[in-house]
Amino acid sequence: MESYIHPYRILIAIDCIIFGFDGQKLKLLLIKRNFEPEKGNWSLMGGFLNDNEDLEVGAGRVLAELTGLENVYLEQLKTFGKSDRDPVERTVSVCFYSLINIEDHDSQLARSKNGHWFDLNDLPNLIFDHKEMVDLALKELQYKAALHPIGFELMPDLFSIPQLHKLYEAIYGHHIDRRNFSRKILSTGLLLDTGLKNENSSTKKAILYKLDKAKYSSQFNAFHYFMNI
Amino acid sequence: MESYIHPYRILIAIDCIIFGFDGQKLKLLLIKRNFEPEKGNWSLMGGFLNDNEDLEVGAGRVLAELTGLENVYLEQLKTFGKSDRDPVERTVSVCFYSLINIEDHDSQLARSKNGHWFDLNDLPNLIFDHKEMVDLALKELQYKAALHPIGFELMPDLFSIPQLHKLYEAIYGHHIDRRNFSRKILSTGLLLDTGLKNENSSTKKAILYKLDKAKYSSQFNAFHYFMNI
DNA sequence: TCAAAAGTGTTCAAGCTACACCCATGA
DNA sequence: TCATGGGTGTAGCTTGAACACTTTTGA
Repeated sequence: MESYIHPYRILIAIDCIIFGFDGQKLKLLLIKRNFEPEKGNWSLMGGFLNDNEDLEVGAGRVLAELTGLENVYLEQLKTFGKSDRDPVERTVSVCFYSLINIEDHDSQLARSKNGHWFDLNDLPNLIFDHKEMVDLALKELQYKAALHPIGFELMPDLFSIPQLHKLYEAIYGHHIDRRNFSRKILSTGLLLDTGLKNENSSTKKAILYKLDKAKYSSQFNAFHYFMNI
Repeated sequence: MESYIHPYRILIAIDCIIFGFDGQKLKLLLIKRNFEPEKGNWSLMGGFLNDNEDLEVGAGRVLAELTGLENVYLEQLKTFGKSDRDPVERTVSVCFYSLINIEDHDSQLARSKNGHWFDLNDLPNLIFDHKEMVDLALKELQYKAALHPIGFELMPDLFSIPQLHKLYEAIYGHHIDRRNFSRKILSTGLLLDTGLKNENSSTKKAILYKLDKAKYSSQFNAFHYFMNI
């Protein structure tokens, strides 16, 4: 910082990449803009950073505005700052990504804000550089999920190992041996057998587990190589 | 982004964490501020983002102002945006970290800007939240260096395996078996034997290698588990 | 009773760990 | 000739990959 007599104060946007998992596919929550520019086109949920508002607080606010959720997994991804990225006025966007349990979010609120869930493999055109943001977020998710057990953030409170297996296949977009996967997950000791069985299954019912949250929190950073890609 | 009629335009700072390696210890390049606030105290090299200047370009400019170096390893780390992080005026800082070959930088230029290299284990007090930035950058370096072969960015053009070994021990701050390390490094196929020998060594002279830059570039992302921590 | 999904077991190869040993060099 | 640092080898264990088999359930 060279001097505080500096003329260039810039608009700071916050954009949120919101991941969800519906049991089969990895999903992204996008909004249809009802304001210019790019009115009627799809974009990430966003907002501007307010005066006296911490960056992370702003991101939480933007996320809650669309989903109603607070205290969910929310991480800073990257800041996008090409000088021409916004055609109206220069805007630097600090980008966050969030992993939510899709069952928990306020779907009425989301609809009221023109929110819509898209398959990650079937996204519409996005405004500005938002596609680039999404691509990076997916890479980061793949990266992180290989090192730390963050996949659980996308699951409902009760889940079976086959469900979790589907999630990881969705994240990485390729087949993962279910038997090796199962052993690996169970060996972490993060799952608690609830004694319940999955009722959805048409054939053999799968055991429902819940996450051992105390263990998850305390050992989160001890997992360096959670999953092989 | 809700509307472009938004009043809060904010100063955007760029701060650079500059890592170097002197053959023994991991180092950080800091500057002594000769301007207020915090005049006379140590800080990261920084500057403000200019109008019409891309973020990455700005970071490159800030780095070059102190080191004279261009086209070196420079990565965005995180954006720091607590509303009270700067006592004079709200400033959001986009933080970058850089790995440089300490031999290559313009030491006269650095000195002229009040730059000084510090041992990572023996840092002075830093202004604002710069200590937090440094701590995060080290964690990120440890993280990244475990997954990708970025350690080479800190080495001179010619280097021996024992030198590289010292670097990794400095990065992780603990002992690494030199024999296993050597085998692991050689097995990557990234090193080219130059036929030369290290002249510094007082006892047996070590083989000098250079990095196979073509292989390094093309296979960079193929290394997922470069090194066990 | 049969198909499909879920749980458990086994084998093999690769890679990592923890060592020991030998070689080259300058004092 | 000896201490020091550098290069190479090896045994054993762990881990992951690639498999097959059994069990449960609804149709």
